[in-house]
Amino acid sequence: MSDLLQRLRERGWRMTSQRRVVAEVLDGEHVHLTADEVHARAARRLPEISRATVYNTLGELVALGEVTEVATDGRARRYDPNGHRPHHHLVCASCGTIRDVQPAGDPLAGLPVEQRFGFTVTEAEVTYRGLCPDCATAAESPAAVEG
Amino acid sequence: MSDLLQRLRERGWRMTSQRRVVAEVLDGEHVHLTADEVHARAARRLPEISRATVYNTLGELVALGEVTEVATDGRARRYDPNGHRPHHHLVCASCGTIRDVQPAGDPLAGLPVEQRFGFTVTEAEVTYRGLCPDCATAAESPAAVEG
DNA sequence: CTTAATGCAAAAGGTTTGCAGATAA
DNA sequence: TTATCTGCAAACCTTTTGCATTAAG
Repeated sequence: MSDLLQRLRERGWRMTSQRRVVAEVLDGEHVHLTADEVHARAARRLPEISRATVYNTLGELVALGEVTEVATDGRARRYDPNGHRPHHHLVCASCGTIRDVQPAGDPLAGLPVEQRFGFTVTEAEVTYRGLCPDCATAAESPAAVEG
Repeated sequence: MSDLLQRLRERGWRMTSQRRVVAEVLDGEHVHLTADEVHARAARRLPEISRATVYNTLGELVALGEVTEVATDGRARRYDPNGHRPHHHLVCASCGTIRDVQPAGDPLAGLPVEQRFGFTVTEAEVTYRGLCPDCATAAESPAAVEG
């Protein structure tokens, strides 16, 4: 919970029941949902909400900078409700879980100027990959997974 | 050019004219193409090659670790022919161009253990974002862009 | 009251799949 | 010869769009 709704209201965002529900879903659980998952959760509270509206709303939140699109290797984009503060991602190569982690030091410093090819670099985003505790345990004793 | 074909042969990959062309396209230009772009370039040399085969082939190269899927914010996945050696990406926020850059130092060191949530972290991938020289120039004198 | 958001349904990408025929080893 | 790959076309999934209706401010 981080008062996403309040921030949106302060910014003069026109509020509707659909938008409120979408914002609540995002603000409630700080996991990284796909548009479809957002729609499913939103529909629990507001059954008539349409996918189009969820897509529109997510797009606007991204444009406002309140939510970030996370590019994953899978098919569907995921939405990160923590868009208003810089952070990096820790993703499990096995189950796809994503956790936010805090930057330690400035990653921009890691790219020497002569490696920038004339680019004006403004931000750096780090994705750490590995196995989450559950998947790591499963990998050690594969028998426990299958049967 | 980095002898992708040779590496594939050594690994016992069944070679066909379609696969050869796909591998040559990837190995030839070290840019990051979409599956459709790979298909278009491959079709110049082998007109009857199908999209399905290109998709299948790219999927196999990814499975072999010779090519990496680059997660972008756009719709289509891009394929990085530099999969056999670690590197990071420099992407232009305006035109989407991607360049490979070399890691400077170990980014893994940037994530303190107490921030790992029990994950077994094996790799870190940095995406630097900014503007490429062309887009930066265009941004300074917008009139020059529109007309 | 006016402007903007919603829902529907259809369409537009991008990617995957089943299967008959072709081909590398 | 035989296991594997290819091409086709249709299916699938995610996302976008046009337009009439509805609702916020």
